[in-house]
Amino acid sequence: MSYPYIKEFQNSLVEWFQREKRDLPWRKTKDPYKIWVSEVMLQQTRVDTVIPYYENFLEKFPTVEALATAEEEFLLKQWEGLGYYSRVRNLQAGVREVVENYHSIVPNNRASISTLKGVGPYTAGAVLSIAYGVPEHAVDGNVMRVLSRVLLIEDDIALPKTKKVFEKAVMDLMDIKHPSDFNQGLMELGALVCTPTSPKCLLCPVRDYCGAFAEGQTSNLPVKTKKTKVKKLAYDVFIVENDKGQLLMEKRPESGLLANMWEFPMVLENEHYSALAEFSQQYSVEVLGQEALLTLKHVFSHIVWNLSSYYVQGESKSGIWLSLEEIEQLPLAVPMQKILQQYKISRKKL
DNA sequence: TAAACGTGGTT
DNA sequence: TAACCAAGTTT
Repeated sequence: MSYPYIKEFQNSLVEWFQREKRDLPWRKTKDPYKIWVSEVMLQQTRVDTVIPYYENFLEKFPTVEALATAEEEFLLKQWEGLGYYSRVRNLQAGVREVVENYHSIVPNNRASISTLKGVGPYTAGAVLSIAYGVPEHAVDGNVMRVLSRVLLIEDDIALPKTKKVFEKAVMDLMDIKHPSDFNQGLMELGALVCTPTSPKCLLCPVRDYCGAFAEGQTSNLPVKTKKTKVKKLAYDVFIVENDKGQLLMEKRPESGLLANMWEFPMVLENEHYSALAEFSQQYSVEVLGQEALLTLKHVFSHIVWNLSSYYVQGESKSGIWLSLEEIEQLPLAVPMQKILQQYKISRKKL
């Protein structure tokens, strides 16, 4: 490419990263497996959120063998609250491929590592460059924001095809002597300095090589189109307790939203019938009493749930009835955790 | 390609 | 408050 200050840009970025980088748990290791775990957890997820999950996860699953042999329910429990739960099932599937096909050694080239479940273009480049020092691109949202400004790239970063533009740009700019620090430097710069709003250009190590700074365009880049609005759904949720103090539980389907997570029985609200009647019929539960517990709104990335939860005393021969202690071993999505918490509080008052 | 897929923090 | 954002991948 014609970018004239490549060497200066590389040196300024790498030296800044080495000087200013945050002290993060996954920066204390070069174990490809641990880097892999961190990269999967960090997908669409904040650093502060990830840290405790990362520490716990590697305590429970310190090696690829440990993760490969883990029970899925226990695995999901460790991911509980992190979101995007298919990540952890894909991670285990990928790790099992490494154990079976690669003698438990994470592949060190893009072609091989990219075949692993859950390893996309970004994660492949991140593990290769950070763990193995391979000069490969690792383009995330930070990198697109930083380079759209530095190079004045106006392509819409919401479009999938735009990523190729940035992958080429990264390879053109790559410091082949320091692939790890270069890639992490771009991301760290995006996280700490070249932020979406109010970038700290006066603190930027590559300000002198930034097109957007020179032309006063930082607030107009990157170009990103908006998303569509979310779908709203209203459910009635029933905490059903039998005379043994057990609660009726359900496991969600193995695919789709919150796959394989556990929840309390829910019925979609509808003007045409009573949700309670519908529930007692669907679950064959004889309802003896009902008491409102908690209403809450839970916002997913593409759906909003409006939940009304009720405490119900009832009996049924069918269904899965579990004690509180058993339920607390199960992976529950955040809205169910909140409802369970409210149930425990109400129960204590009796 | 567009949509699905979580959650919590920030503006 | 609604919208946007955060180290993306899969279908």
